[in-house]
Amino acid sequence: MDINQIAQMAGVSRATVSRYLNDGYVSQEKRAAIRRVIEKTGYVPSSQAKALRTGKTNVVGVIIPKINSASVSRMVAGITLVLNEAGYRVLLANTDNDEAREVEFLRLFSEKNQVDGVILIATVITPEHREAISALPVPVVVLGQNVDLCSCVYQDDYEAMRGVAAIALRGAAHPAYIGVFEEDVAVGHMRRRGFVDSCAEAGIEVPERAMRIAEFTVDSGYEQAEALLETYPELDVIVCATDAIAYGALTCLREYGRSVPGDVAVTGMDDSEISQIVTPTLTTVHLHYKTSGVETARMLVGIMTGDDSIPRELKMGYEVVTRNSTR
Amino acid sequence: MDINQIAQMAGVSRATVSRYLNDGYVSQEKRAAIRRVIEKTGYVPSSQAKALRTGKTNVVGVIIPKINSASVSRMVAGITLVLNEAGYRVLLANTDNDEAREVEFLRLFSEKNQVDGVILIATVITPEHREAISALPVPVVVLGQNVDLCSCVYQDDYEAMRGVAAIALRGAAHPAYIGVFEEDVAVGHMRRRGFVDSCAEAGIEVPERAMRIAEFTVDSGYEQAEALLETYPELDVIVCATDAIAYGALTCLREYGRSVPGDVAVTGMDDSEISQIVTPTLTTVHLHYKTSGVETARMLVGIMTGDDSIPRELKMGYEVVTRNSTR
DNA sequence: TTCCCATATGAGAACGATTTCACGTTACGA
DNA sequence: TCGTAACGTGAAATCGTTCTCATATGGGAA
Repeated sequence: MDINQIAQMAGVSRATVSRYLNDGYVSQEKRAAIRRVIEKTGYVPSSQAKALRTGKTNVVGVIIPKINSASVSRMVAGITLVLNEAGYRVLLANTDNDEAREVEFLRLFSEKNQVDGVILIATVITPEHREAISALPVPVVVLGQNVDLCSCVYQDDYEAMRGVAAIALRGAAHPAYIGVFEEDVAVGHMRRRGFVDSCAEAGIEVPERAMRIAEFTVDSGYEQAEALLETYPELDVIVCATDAIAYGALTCLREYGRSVPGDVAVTGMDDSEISQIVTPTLTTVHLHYKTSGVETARMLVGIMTGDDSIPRELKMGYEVVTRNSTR
Repeated sequence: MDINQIAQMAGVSRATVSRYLNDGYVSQEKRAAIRRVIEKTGYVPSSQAKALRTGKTNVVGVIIPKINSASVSRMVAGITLVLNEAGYRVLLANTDNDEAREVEFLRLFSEKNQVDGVILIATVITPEHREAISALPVPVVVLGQNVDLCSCVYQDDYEAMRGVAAIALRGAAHPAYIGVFEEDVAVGHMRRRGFVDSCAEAGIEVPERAMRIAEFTVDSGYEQAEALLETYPELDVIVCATDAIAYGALTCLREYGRSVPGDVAVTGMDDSEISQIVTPTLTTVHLHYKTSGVETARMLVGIMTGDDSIPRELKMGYEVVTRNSTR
């Protein structure tokens, strides 16, 4: 059932059917005739042929480091919402935290019109990433990191951490920090800087041994908290880069008999489900993950449709959520 | 940069280039010449043109009710793992629990070769679903429900619930149940039956008023537990269809001054992150979500590649996880 | 009247691959 | 020596659209 048959049945040329489907410039009679035939046959144009001819696929590639993660899945929820609404399909590329696969997918997408646009939920941006992004023949929007080589939507990690750290530091003298590797500029570098600056404002200088690097897991948070108790026993605050790490730290403190927030205050970041469930409930920061996905998709659609009224860069807001793990 | 230019540069016909890319039957010299040219130019065949000509897209559509959910995102993690490995791309269709959109996506995928296969992560199967599935011109595998009209992978909800309920019932006389709507055959119907049969085996008949229906949320679990305390105050066990509901029930019991598991035992199902964090930790069942995704994808790939050694139906195993919310 | 523009239509050329068909080579066994 | 099979190759058809051009008609402005 192709456009030729429809044209024949409706007594017109296939160009007219194509016009009926796209432009206009079709008389009322022919228009009605074509509609009748299409309704009767249930004809649907081949998206392949259309893609081949027009060079547009109506597909957007979304590269994610990991799907089984609360923050990422919320972002994807926001992205799919907007993109489906706008008539785009979403091609999902899950890299399982493998940088090489990330670049590989960027290349794959750049292969002759696989997609009309790309969203990259980023953790680290290596030179290979930059190169692959620059080589991409379609628009890209990066979500989660502030980059200069393309549009991006990112969290205000610095201010968010500065804000929550200020609360953690109330009545404290010996704050400690558990962060993640600096290569993740947003979560590693910016959040640590927010913490350090917040301390400086409170007139506290933080010694090197009071700051540690963890993985993005609960267990790693536990281990680093344990190490802190060893190397920096006078600590009275542990500020953590994520809720998962904070939960690990919380568990460790309990096992070592330190009360929270009595002896030690603890904060996380993400406002994850965990943070409301643990005892004591965790002071954290709510980042608008789903909304950031929505905004990213809007930005990409704007670029793809040539709407240049949309900004090229968006810094998301945040809300400090004060619960019971701080004084 | 198309196949014609490559052919010209390599001094062969484009048919030979095509053969080089696919079949074989190319002499060593020409093969080398073509390889050289392709490497130099970085030529990549147009997937559109290929799809148009062959009718194969190398894309699999995955329809999910909700991405922002621990179980679904784990399934998708397993699915993408296998499918990417097998050279397929994943087209994600997020319906946000909207049945109409679910059917709409099934139809969309059936439109002229959008995809080579479909995976449907199902909650309810309506007659419209059955119709749309039957009309699909490509293979479908349903994940999460046992259906007869196509291949499927599903959890052993009945036995899993029967198993965990047996533990909950130890030393109990008045068990209650909070489930979900029966239209969800797996989670609603089968789990409730597992509970009822487990009670029967223990010689207990459960009155109607001891069984309630909740949404899939913590708050709803709280509400239904509250209602149970009203209508069935003698209860000494609450078996819940999911961990989220169980967590709500747990919170409710604490607020009403009932100790867990002293006064009332509680169980959930899913082995979610919550279940290990709440106090007391929750007795539940581990269902292999990611693995079920892996198996589903394998099954679909098997069907698509015409490998008929693979089974058409797979019931997943489970493990009861006994923690501190039961006696 | 003449010219031009807006509306309306169809023929045919792309788009970039695969695939069929037909035709050369060799090489081998009868 | 010749039929036959296996290997190699290119010309041309094909997939189902969109898009460019050429053409036609009616109406309003000059």
